[in-house]
Amino acid sequence: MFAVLAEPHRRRILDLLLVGECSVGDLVAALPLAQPTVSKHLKVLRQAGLVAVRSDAQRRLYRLRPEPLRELDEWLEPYRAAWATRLDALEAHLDTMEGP
Amino acid sequence: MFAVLAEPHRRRILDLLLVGECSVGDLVAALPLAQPTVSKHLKVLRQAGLVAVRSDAQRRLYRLRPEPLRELDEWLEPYRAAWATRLDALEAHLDTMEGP
DNA sequence: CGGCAATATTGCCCTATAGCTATATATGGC
DNA sequence: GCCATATATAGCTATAGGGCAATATTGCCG
Repeated sequence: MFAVLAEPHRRRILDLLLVGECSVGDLVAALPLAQPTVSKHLKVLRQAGLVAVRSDAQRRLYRLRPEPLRELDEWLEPYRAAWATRLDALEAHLDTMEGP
Repeated sequence: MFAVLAEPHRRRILDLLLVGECSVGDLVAALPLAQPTVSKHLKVLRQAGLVAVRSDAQRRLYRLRPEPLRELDEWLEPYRAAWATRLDALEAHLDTMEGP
């Protein structure tokens, strides 16, 4: 999941789909990539369950499926707890006390 | 940030640091990796601001700095909104209506 | 059925990076 | 100062994967 999202163009695609359904052509137009490259990214996103496809004549309309991102949210949970305890500021202070 | 977290061993390191401070040796013992490899990952984590170091004699004690993960949390925000609207179930249903 | 439009697949190159060994750089104890 | 311990850096290899052009596939329309 992290690996899938590590690709900036794929995150951009998700951003675009956040607004609404897009055809492959729409995405190609919005990205600095060749069509086959976009199709490849879409395949990865499909396999990760992050997008779903629908056929409209020759076009394929992709839409967002945010559910798998819950996994990310859950992974974050313990860290959220960690930064909630405002020890960060204290730790930053301690760091400055470690002169070179 | 996503790229940094895409590496499973690095996430494992963060998990270990979530419990508490660790020396490099501790981490090497806990991971199926050679010491230089662990040091390399720690360097990446340091540059991402996800860990901080402290010297204790020859040892370097690493601890977690969860703050940069807020960035991830913020990125998730709009998607969280998307899955909160329980359209997911509906969309899944629509998908099944697209028989091959 | 022939042709066109939209997308997917294939095959290729090329770079980024995770892993290793070998070596360098501290730091403490004798 | 010298050896041992702990970590970092350098240099190398191998592989994963992102990019493209070329081709196959799919579905519409005349």
